[in-house]
Amino acid sequence: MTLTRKSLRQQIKEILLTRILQGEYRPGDRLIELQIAQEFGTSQAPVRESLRELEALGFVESVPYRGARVRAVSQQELAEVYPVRAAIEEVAARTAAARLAGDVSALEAEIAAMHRAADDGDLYAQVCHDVAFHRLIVDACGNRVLQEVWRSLRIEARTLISVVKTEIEPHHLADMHRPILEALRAGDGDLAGRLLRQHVEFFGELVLKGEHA
Amino acid sequence: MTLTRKSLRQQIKEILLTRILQGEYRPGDRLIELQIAQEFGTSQAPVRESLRELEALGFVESVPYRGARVRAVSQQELAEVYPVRAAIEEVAARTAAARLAGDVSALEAEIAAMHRAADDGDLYAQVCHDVAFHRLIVDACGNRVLQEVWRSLRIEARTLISVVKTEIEPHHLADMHRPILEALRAGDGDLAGRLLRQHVEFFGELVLKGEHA
DNA sequence: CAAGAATAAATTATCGATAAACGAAAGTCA
DNA sequence: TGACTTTCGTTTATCGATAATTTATTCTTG
Repeated sequence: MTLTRKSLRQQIKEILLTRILQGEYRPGDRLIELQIAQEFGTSQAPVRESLRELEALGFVESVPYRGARVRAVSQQELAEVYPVRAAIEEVAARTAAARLAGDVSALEAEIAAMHRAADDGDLYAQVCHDVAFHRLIVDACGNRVLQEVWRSLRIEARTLISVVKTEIEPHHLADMHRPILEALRAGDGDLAGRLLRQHVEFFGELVLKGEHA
Repeated sequence: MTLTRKSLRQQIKEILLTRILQGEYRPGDRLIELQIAQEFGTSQAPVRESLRELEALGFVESVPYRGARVRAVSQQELAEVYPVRAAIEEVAARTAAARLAGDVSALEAEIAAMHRAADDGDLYAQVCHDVAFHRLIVDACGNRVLQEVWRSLRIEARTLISVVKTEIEPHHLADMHRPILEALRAGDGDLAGRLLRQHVEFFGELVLKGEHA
């Protein structure tokens, strides 16, 4: 049937994840193993394993003998991410300052891309580049454990939700990243860390205020 | 055969985890699905799912079609945990101070238990109560995301390794927690956070220095 | 008619067997 | 000899079927 290089499990997992992130499956929807297996023309096993992985990633939750459902991300949970993010990214920026050695070209590019996306009115692209900016800093710090923890917060999936809710002027949003970039360019890790922390905390508070769900 | 209330998968996972933590399986050891299944008298499926869960938890690593091995925790990784821990626990302590409302009896009990363990020369118990002290603070902060991230660091498993390597006087170790407790009793979240951060960072540096592996 | 038992329907958990992929060892040809 | 195939044993990945469990429905019985 289909040409496969990756394992079925991997493929199914990616398809299901896409559907969850794009809202095709809504929170609370049941994900029935045999039903999905039938759709893809596979057996139950790889579907089952996919669901387990998605469970570990926090996108679905399951109860023994009762099956899996798409996990609802509560407003509270969304808000709780920010203090953790802020603390982690502060550490990342502090370490990254030295390791970047003033080379902030990649960060510069992301800010530029944010402006372009703002011009195009492409909210999705804007979020992607925003997240990429933060990820660059996290990656630059060189601490693998920190990187893994940051990824486990699934910022991509959550930022999109946040941005849609808060309605900030897009160009302003892009420019807010500049002071952080300048501090990193100057090699001032302490300052960069403090700025980044405030930056993230600022959005955390926005999300809290925007609780009109 | 045996009477079971939990799923096979859950049971197998726990047994395998115990073996890994107790060193029965050494880092790098292969975990062969059918071999384990045969030992427990089950089929391959539940073993397979157990291994996947342990992989998600970071205790084993696996490559497609090549199987799973016990993951080696490098000295570097061990050291990298501390900055992250320090940042997270600082946030936790700051928030916990208000929510505890001065009730630090549980924390008091853990310090007492550490001293008892020190008297008995029971290093394992000492580590457990040390970890419990930190966990109490993390739990008290009420931020679920923070709690989950902290747990994902698997402090229990790593602290044991660290303590064994650093050789601190046990009663002194216990007493080092007291200033944090006092700050929490006084409701001073900022101070508690700063103290806790320093406390954790201190151990991070100890681990770095103790690199005689 | 309501509470509880018994049954039926749906779905997950586990099984045993087969197919696919990998790594090592043996074989081939310049 | 040495690089490239081929073969073979091992182990994972997937399959189709069955057992176990839950939920919904129907049937009692007072």
